[in-house]
Amino acid sequence: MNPKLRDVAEHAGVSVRTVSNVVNGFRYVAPATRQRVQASIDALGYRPNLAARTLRQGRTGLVALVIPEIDSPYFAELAARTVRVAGARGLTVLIDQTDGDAEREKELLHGKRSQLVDGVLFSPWAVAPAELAARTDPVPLVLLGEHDGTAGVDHVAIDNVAAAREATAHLLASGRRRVAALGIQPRSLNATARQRLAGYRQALAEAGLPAEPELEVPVGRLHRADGHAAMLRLLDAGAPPDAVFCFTDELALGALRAAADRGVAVPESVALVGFDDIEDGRYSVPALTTVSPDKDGIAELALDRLARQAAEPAPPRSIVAPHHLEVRETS
Amino acid sequence: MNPKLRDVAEHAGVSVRTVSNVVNGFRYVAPATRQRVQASIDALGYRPNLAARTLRQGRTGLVALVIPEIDSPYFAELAARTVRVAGARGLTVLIDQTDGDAEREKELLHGKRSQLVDGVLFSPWAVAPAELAARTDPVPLVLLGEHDGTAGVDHVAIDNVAAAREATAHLLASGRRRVAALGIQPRSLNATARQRLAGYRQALAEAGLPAEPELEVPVGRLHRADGHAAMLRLLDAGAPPDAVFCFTDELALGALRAAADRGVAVPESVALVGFDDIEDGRYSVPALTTVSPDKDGIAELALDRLARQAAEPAPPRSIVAPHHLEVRETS
DNA sequence: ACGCCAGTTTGCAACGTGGCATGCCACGTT
DNA sequence: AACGTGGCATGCCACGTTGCAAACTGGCGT
Repeated sequence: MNPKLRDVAEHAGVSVRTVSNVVNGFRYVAPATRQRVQASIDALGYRPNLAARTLRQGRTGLVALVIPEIDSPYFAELAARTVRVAGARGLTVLIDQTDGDAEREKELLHGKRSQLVDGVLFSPWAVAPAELAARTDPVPLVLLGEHDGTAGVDHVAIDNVAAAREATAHLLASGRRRVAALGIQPRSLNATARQRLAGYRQALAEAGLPAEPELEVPVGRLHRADGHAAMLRLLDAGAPPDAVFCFTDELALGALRAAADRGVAVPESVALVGFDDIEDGRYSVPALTTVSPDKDGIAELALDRLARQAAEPAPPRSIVAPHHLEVRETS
Repeated sequence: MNPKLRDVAEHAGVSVRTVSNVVNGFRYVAPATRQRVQASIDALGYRPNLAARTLRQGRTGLVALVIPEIDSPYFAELAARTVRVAGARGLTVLIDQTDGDAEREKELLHGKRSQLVDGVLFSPWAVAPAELAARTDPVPLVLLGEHDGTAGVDHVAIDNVAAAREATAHLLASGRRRVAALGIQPRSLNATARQRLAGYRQALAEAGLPAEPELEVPVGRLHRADGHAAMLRLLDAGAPPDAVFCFTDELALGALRAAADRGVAVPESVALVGFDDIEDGRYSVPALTTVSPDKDGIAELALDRLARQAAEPAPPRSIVAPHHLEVRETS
């Protein structure tokens, strides 16, 4: 059994309470006592029991990060940064993977981790706005990534519409005229794809170009395989595009691979822009032009909001994190 | 405040203990009682307090996964699988990121999460075998990935030496004669690189080729950037290799990019083999030949060992997970 | 009628910690 | 000499849960 306060107290010849005071850095402990107690702590290898502490003070020091997939590079990078930022604030991150499953998301939203964490950072995929509104769980929640019916919930995201518009405008500025949008999600409740599509259309409109349905390409999910398949279809169809705005870097990398499969030169014949600025895109051949969201910023802002909510009930806010267009070789 | 057992008990008109019995599926509860209690639970939205439960039973249902970096694709994929496998067993995974920092690893090894988790899956990077042997923390520990001085600790890994030998032999079998090994870590305590080097040398020896020092290429870390830089050096040096065995896929993807930068055709002029079978390698151009470790198997086996250790003290074992060579386009 | 048993329910205690209020002491002030 | 004050140490209790063992119930065999 691990040593407890009591053991340390006996060893040091003081009361349990005094040991507790030392452990918690309470002000009024005589230096000599403190030293003696500390020596006993070290000698016995005492470590506070987190369960007991949690039970007593009602806080766990844990934050849940709920994401569709850890092994999707964007989320992996976001998770890595979140863990780092949280660590600097004395918080530990618990990662929950939903696989984009609506049931799983619902569970987590309605308090599956309720008693275990002090806050939830939630990157929704399939969950409906109504579900969010119906939430009764008192644990602070911050949404990551865009969401439409901002149903009275904090959220942190970059301006997806503006970012998509910039990306598309960048392609148009280089003289491309048949710019496809790859990543439409017809049946998904996910707002991200919708907003990126909106930005794409805005850019076309601003350039005086009509939106052409056959250039708005749907996909199943947002992985390399989906980008690969969709790009093959696009290239094999009658009138291929001269540029493609992919809604994620993974899609773009799949598309890049598809271009290679068909012997289509990138960026000469088809330019590509991705979204997310994942590490892979820097080393692909050619390197991927992409929208780069400030992931550190997102993590910081989200944890700020959680802390604020934990301190006192605060009116929900939508917070916009910075982004920029990272121009590389595919455009 | 959340409702507690007591509130449910009052609502249902039974004792606290009976509610607890219902919650825990205790056998001897009359169907009628169970139903009534369940109704009260639902009505009040009761959820067990995990801190109290943990305090009482001494188990948390948490497992720590300690890895250098979440956003390194191999670890991301391993983490994703571990979370899934653990979830199926009713366990929650807590991810700790060490950034390969020896201090951080030491902390975690010596019980930083001691009171918070039931077990630790530890993928060491910088920590010395002596450190492992000196461990006194009673929490079950399983090492992931190879480690030399198996200092009385369970570990689960593929056979790195054999895998590296196969990869190198595969390159030699296609007629390559100047096969470089990219990923040596001169100053690292990390055993993985050492073992992969050993396998590489074995394969050379079996083919009757001498080990040439200038073909054994050191790197700082194992990322794309390191592979990129090392490959540039290799290509720019006097006698470039006709094949490169990279100790990780990330290194290989960086190397692939470097080959493109120098206009060197892959696999015509230089063949490449990686290690880890990360998703990116399937969609790179050309697609990466790689050693594919059974990541699901590793996660399963590691959690098996943790469970075994938790049940009773067991003599440490080294468990070998399967792997295979996945031949694609770079070789 | 009695005891026994399987089935069902219950009260008590304890897990290890921190909040609270209070006690104690030495010292300086009135 | 009595008093107040600030510094320090302590005991008691509650946080919400479950293990333990006892207690109650009704049916059944003797």
